[in-house]
Amino acid sequence: MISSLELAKLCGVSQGTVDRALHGRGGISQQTQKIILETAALHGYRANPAARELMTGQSRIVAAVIPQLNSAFLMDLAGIVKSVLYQAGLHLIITPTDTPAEMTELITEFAARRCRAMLIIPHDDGFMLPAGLDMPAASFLSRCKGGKSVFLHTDEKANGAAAVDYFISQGRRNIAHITYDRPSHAVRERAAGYSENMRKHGLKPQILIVKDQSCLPEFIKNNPVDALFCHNDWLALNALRTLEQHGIKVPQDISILGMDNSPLFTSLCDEISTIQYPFEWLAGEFLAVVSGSHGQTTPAPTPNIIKRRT
Amino acid sequence: MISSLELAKLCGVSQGTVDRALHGRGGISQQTQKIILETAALHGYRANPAARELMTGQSRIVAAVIPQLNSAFLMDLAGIVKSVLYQAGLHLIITPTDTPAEMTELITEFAARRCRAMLIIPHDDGFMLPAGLDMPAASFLSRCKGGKSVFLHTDEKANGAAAVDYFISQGRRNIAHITYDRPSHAVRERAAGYSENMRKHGLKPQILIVKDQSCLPEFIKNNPVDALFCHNDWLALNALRTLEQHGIKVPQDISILGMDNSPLFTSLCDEISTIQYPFEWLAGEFLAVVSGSHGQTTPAPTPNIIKRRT
DNA sequence: TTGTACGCGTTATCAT
DNA sequence: ATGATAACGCGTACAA
Repeated sequence: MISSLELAKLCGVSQGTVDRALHGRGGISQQTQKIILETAALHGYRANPAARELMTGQSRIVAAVIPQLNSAFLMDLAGIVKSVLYQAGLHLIITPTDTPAEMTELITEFAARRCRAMLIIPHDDGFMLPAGLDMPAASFLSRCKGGKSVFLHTDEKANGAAAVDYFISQGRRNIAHITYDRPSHAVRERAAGYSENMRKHGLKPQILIVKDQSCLPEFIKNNPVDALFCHNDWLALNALRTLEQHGIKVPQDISILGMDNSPLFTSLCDEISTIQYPFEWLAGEFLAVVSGSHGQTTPAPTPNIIKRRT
Repeated sequence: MISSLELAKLCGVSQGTVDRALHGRGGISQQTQKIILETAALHGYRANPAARELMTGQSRIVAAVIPQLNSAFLMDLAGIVKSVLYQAGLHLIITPTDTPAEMTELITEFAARRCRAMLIIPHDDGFMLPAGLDMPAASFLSRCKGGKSVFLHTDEKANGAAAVDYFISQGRRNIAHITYDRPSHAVRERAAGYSENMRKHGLKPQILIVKDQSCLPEFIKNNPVDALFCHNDWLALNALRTLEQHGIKVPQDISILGMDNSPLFTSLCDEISTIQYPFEWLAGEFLAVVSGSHGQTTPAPTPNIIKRRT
């Protein structure tokens, strides 16, 4: 890849003339412009964006730092965000990290690069944002501590409450919630919305925290349930398989509701319904943050339940 | 984020002195060095890697351009590659693309940025590599056309053959292969290895191409099979659920073998065995390419079958 | 119509 | 021990 100076020498002109030809802003003869453009195409010249960014102080790179890659939800989310940004002329680059320390390191690295904006998906609410980020930054799912970043999130309590409403409308009342043990906004609030709405209906919340092994069979033996609200579709699929292996019919005996509507899982079976995660809305909100907004611009959509077999 | 010049002014010294302090290469008094380091820490100074790369012509960024994110296999692969590169002091950044045209565009963009190396996962064998890439480039799964890149791949024929051997050792003989209709090296060679080994054993290859909907039930009705070799774990899980829904016992009636050993899927059930995809080996090979090697350095490991319930 | 000079933030080399 | 200067590749302002 040649530089603009080399291209200028190749054409026997100065860098300034090359620049005029490339950006087509007149003040140049048809002849020289044609020659320069042809030589540029011949050598596959392309301006180095890094140099341009250094010059103009404006980057088109938006860096996303995420904790792990093997989460279908995160991948769907990143894909949508990437598309929305790409349409706005921005490039999303994704870097997975193994540890919070590594996440801090990479955020600092990209901050030093003066990227346009940063998207951070912390492992949990405890993540401390490095100080001195002077570009727009947003976090999803969990809230960062320290620094200044916009925390973009849906109304997770509403999601948890909607799950309860859905099951009750289906005539179920022994509704359990399967979730994780993680100090993360999404996990906590969704469970809170579930619990509050259960109590509002005079029902007793039953929460199963999944740890290493699936303790679902024992849980079901002790607690007679007819509905399971799972934190995500993967947990829902897990539950479905466990129930099937124990001869429990889904959704006849126990109805299952997941969340996210991850195509990877939901295309696998039509036994589980799911709550649509508002990917597009969140991506749009993030674009607003990148563009300089400091908070939510449009209200979070109300929970949308994708009903399958009931 | 302040610049080194600003830091110099803050300390009342020149940029050269700041550089000496930061890189600790002597020729500087304890006093000034201490002051500079403290001021740097105070303002969270960090050298802009983009400027350094422009200066030295050496980048630590390795760009991976992939077709889609919602593939568990790709995510596992990217995660391993990232870790291996990170240990070598390199940063992997991942950018998903929606179309081949977009892939071409992004490859050109990163080439213009003079990144250290490029990892390309083409959608199929038809992808035309843009000309003029002058950094190490490698492709996985499918081979690029045009340009110069190293195609890193395992012995896919051996994988297909190993699947047949495995089933035969289990006493199965009506072995079908479920795969995609895509002109991709991995897809084609794996199927070829399967077919060749089937014929070698005097068995008739039966290949089911999955398109939109699962036509597995009809396929099984017409072709009595007792074993299914699926191109990946997701297809295997798909097959498992379809069979279960039709009252077919796995692995008693029909045994299923997937490939990749994607934790996302294989942790979901112990009915399907799988062939371990050599993630680490491939990542190591790629690191070799990044470091200047022009081909495979170590032989591909022989197929490793992860046996579950049989 | 074209060339020249400067600055972005680094690093490296030379001179003081 | 420290400062000045050049260079990386680009864009822009100004001079010719």
